[in-house]
Amino acid sequence: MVDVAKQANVSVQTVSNVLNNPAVVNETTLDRVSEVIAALGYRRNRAARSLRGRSSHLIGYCIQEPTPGTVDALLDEFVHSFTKTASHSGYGLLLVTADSIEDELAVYDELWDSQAIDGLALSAIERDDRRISALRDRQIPFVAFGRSGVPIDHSWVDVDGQTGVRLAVDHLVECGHRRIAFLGWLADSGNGEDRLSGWKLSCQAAAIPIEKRLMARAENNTASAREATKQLMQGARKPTAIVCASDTLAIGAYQGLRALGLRPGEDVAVIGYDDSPAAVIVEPPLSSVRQPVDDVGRAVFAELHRRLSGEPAAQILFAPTLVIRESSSRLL
Amino acid sequence: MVDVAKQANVSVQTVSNVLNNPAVVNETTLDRVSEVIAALGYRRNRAARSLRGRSSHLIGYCIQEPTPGTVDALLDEFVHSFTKTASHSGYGLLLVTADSIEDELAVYDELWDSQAIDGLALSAIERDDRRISALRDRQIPFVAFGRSGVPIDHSWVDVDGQTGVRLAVDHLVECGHRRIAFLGWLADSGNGEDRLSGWKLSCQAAAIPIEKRLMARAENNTASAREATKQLMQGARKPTAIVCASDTLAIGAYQGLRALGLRPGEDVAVIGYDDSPAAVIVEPPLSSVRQPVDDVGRAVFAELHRRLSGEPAAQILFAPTLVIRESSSRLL
DNA sequence: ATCGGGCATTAGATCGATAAAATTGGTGCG
DNA sequence: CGCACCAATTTTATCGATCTAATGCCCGAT
Repeated sequence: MVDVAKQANVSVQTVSNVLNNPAVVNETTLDRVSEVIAALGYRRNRAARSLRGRSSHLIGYCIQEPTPGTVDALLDEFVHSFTKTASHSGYGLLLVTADSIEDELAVYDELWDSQAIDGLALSAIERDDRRISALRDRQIPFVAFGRSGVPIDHSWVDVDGQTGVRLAVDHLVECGHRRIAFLGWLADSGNGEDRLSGWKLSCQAAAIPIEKRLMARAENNTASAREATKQLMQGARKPTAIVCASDTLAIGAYQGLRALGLRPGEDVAVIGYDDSPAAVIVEPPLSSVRQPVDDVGRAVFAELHRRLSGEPAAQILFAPTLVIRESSSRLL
Repeated sequence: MVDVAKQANVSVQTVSNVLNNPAVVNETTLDRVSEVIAALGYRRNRAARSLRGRSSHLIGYCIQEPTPGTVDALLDEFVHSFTKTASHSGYGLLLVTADSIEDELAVYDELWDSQAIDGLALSAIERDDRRISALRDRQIPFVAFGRSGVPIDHSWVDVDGQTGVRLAVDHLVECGHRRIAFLGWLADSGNGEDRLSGWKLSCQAAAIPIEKRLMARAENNTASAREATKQLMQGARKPTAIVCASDTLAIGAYQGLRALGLRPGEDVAVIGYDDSPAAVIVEPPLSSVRQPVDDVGRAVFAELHRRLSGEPAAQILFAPTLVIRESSSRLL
């Protein structure tokens, strides 16, 4: 900055003003300084700005360990979209990892206390997520991708799972299905209950009685979903369609059906959730509920930006769409 | 730091010494200061350290846009492993995105000139990768995951693709196969030629004549691989096995075989590369060459750390392993 | 009693930027 | 002519840590 100032025959502060507060600088001076800045290829030192401005312009984000047996790559898209949006506003994404929730919170503490980050983005929110209240207590600004059940007013962005499943069930009803099962996550995971509720609502709307037999639960891996599907297909009055809470579950359902000699998409319709890359490569191609992840990424950053400007917490809910492929398009 | 110093009845510099150079501090003082640090929960300000120390302790990494029609999630694992390793040494990962190579280099320039990063990790290296020479010219420390063909001495970590394919081909030979095809990427992508060479070598070693007919090329998506596979299976003396340069190609091969009424794993053996999450969810489960991505992530950081300490560039080559599943285990 | 030498600690300068206060030079008006 | 006022710019202080050089102190040797 000293070099630029010398070359342009002004003080360092004027150079700073050119960059931060151009309105107060005389137009002639502005042009002259700007030219010198360009000519010298001058770039402001981030550390110095952070130190003086008490803001690192960095957002923290903790990546999950890749889970074996899972194909949902939703968060990759989210990270990409978020990072891209953030960089347009001069913010960067600081990536960290953690082995457990305790560890994660400790890492956040470290980053916050050392002023390494201005705020946090959270994902993979659970129903009773401890991070929410912990971060609120520490007064660390954050925005969550996903809703928790924690009764604390905070920023979140989410995609309406109820609507997503309703799209799927309604579509199946239109295809003539009357016995539609729902394969969700284990109840004690406390997650995805809104997706389950979408199934119930759409069944009611179509005047289909809700049977517990048609409601299955599994862990989010293909092996568990395969077994759950086998269970589901036992006894009389079997389902003719299965709506799943994730593509991983749906692919497990494929396997379960095949193990029983049934053809997914032909004998039993299957619909997944998340529209992961795997959905288009399985046979038959899997219908799936698509979340507008790009929009979510943008919204999460926008909301965080708002929070950092001192504005109050807001909540944003996006609507998913249904991508229909061969696994569900056959008419009964 | 001033608060800690006051409370412990020492100067600020002594506190700094306790943290950076404990050897010079008297043991009694050390304990007393350490206790105060713990009691106050004091953490050093990152920006100030960066400014004074001329080092941000941040590594830049550019994430690719998720490619549709692709299932290889190799880089996720890499990022995770790298981030984890880096944080143990007090380094963080600064994530950025770019729309093109030019953009990517511009972003790197920006980060480097503003002293936001100490160095870079690169991945998805191409044969004639422009980034290598550009970064060398700018004197930005970097380590590449993958080898390029650029004749510049620089740090890289890679997994031996030739060995990987040889493992696959040798395994097929052991199962009795004599007509083994290789499905690679397009020649002008300039990538994966070492994998191709592994096929040639193993064929020679098994006294199998190398036929151009058995060498197919496709873009890295399932649609392209499907067509290439159909071509491959035309005419007399068809292959009984296909080794692919990626799991995406292998899954495309599955589709191509099925389109011709052939059963992958039964009529024609298929082996993929990368052991992506998709490999275990397809039917039949896909044999695949597994890269030790965790090791690679650790090695890339270790090497970068070495470089930042002023040591000369080194190269590290890991050996892959073969994960045998049902797609290739049938004996002829 | 004095002095050199080693150890522990401290004072002062510095990294590069920015906010706040002070200065300069020109205008308008009574 | 003098004073208030405004715009443009500069000066000064500051963010929090770390490096360098200087200081104080105790010990044994002269």
